[in-house]
Amino acid sequence: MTTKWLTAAELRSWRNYILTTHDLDAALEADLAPHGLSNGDYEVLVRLSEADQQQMRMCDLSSALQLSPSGLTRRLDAMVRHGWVSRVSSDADRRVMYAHLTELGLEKLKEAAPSHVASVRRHVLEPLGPEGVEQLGRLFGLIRQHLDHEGTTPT
Amino acid sequence: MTTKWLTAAELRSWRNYILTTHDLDAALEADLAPHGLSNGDYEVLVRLSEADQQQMRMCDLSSALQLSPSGLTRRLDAMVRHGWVSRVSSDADRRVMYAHLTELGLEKLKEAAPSHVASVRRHVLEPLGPEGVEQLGRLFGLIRQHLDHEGTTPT
DNA sequence: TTCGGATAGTTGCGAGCACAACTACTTTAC
DNA sequence: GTAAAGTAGTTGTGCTCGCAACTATCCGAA
Repeated sequence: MTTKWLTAAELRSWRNYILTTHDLDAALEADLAPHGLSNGDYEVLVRLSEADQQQMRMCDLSSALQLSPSGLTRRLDAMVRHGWVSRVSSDADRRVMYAHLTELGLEKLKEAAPSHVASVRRHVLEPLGPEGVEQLGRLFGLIRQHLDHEGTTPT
Repeated sequence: MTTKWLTAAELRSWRNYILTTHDLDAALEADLAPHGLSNGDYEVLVRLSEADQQQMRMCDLSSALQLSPSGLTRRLDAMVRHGWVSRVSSDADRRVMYAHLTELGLEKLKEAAPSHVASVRRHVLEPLGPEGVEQLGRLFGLIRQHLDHEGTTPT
């Protein structure tokens, strides 16, 4: 079949997206850096703080964070070293390890959260406006829905 | 000041964006993998193919690709090894090296482009529809505009 | 009960990237 | 014309991550 190339407008939208995500990520990272946290660290803290008992199984956490098991292991190594998280083994299933948010980790999150939220607001929510934020969620919902559907229907 | 936290809708939109970009990137990468190309490799080929003389200065290419100078050096090392790109030194300015698209590199691009375009169409453009694509470009234009403006006005 | 298969987590390894330090060359200022 | 500052590119180093291989544990079927 002959290829249906992108129109100029499509290409512009697509490249705009590609280029912007990169810089946006960097901007959020930079705003979090003074707290000694990476974007990924912050996500871990948030997830654990939201979790029951302030802890999650490694596998659940890794999939929530879209991180490979080994990736999470190493990220957690670093966070345990900082004292923000501790490893707790399960009584019920001796294979599982819980990543548990420490008191220090919770403090760290409380310290960094306002700055991070402000950062998201400043870089994303405010430029987009309420309607734009709504659209953002809708658009990526559509893409996500498509990705999920395709992932579960391979042939 | 007291923190203005995210509303449920804002949080949903934001997380939707975060989660989706990750998977979308992976999906595009996976579609390109059969050609032996990474997403980054493909971008290099495209940029060079669009450039005058099929070549660009390293520094121009690195900024176009949002890559650090060292990052580009190494990426190009690999691509030179594959024979897709060659390094050409400039007569006018002996500091500069041109990354030049070889015949083989152009062939590679021609081979992979239809598949990649189809991939972008399938994963992004079609789920969003024409109006969605338009919105996507507009939204990230707003964010980009804000990032650029802030970047050039530090203090 | 016990053996095969699934699941949870860690470790070895290599790819990709950024930062800092370095070399080489060019441009600007005096 | 020469010294200082700026620019282009590479290399050393370290970080993050994914994949494959491994151990340990749990579960289901005979």
